[in-house]
Amino acid sequence: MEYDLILKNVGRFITLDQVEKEFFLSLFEVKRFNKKEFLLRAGDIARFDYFTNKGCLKIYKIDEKGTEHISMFAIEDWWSGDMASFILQKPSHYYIQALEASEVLQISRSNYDLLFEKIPKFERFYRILYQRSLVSFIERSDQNNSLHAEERYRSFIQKYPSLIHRVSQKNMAAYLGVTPEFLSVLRKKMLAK
Amino acid sequence: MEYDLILKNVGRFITLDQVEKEFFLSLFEVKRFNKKEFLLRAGDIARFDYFTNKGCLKIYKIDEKGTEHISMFAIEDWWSGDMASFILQKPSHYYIQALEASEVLQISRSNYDLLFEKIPKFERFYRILYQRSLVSFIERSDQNNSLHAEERYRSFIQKYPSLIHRVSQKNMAAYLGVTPEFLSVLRKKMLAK
DNA sequence: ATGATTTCTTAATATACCTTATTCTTTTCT
DNA sequence: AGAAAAGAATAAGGTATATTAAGAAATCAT
Repeated sequence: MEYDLILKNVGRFITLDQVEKEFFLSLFEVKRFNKKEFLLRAGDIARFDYFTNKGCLKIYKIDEKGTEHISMFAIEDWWSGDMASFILQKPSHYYIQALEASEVLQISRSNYDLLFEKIPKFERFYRILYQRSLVSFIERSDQNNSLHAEERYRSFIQKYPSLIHRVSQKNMAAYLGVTPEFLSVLRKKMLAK
Repeated sequence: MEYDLILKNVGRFITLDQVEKEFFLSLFEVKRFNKKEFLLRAGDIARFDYFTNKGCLKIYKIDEKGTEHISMFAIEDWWSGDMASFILQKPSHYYIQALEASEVLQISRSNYDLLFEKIPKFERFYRILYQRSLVSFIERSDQNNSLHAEERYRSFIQKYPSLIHRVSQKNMAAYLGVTPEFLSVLRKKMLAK
């Protein structure tokens, strides 16, 4: 039952027989993290790629001024990790931290390679997955450049309504790229309408 | 000779035999565009994905206020296109325009599908290509959130020194996400140092 | 080459967002 | 349950960048 979600996720793009399913799942480990626990810290080499089964992670970076910038939240059914560090096995610039008690499926770099070797169909799966991620990242990055903070906030709320109640305003601000103080002002202004 | 560059590009991630090379190339058409000519306009459905052989393209969007936002420049050896529109065959939100007289190799959606069907190895090629694009998009988008315009400009210059001389300041500003007037001020300030 | 168009510069004014500081509220820890 | 820590609200003053407008320089089209 820990595996239903990931099988369904994979099933969106490729079809697997029973043997393939079992092999695929054998490459993952189930891991649980408490709230605030780190899956990865800047400076470490990313040893795993993650699929969130339950809970919520934040993937973020701390800039020279010490400010936190959240790249994404990974809730149920989302893939995450620091791809650059995972692929090149070089120190990461990112932190990954559980915002809630979370359960993830993690795959190591060597198992990831093995997966492609044994079931080449997974090249297709990840090709499509990355293609889609790319599309939404480009879209988001264009939005960041053309919308003001208030519009970005509205757009986020509309796209991920459930997340508003799971994520603190502080984290929401770090995702939107504004200070918590300014987000607070925006919310007040929006309520007034 | 039109095909040397693309074969070398593909050769970074997968190895092809002669028959595969020829089939692969047969799926592309060579196209030439004059300066200012459009390869794609917002509202059209993206019929092709592009590899730039020579010249320079800009991929951009026009927001509600009428402001242009450049997602990327595609010079020699770069892939481009509007993936969302190309994959889903829905109207695009982007324009692609030649900034110089340019030569591209274009592949249609049906040939793209055929490529995966006939040479599954290309799933791997594109998996790796998209993975890398994703890494650099995320990196760029994080930079946009943590750096001021002057730092972004310096960083761009350092990363793509050749482009400064090929791209007008107006276009550079639209890429950096600032007005041309402000970029002009920045350049003056930077020269003063 | 000459005029027409586009790009670049400069400067004054305006605005979105930041910084810092204070208080209030909520959550966490023992 | 109470103390401590973290999050959220509010407000004053500051900075990065936008807007508007005008002139200078470069490029384009005949």
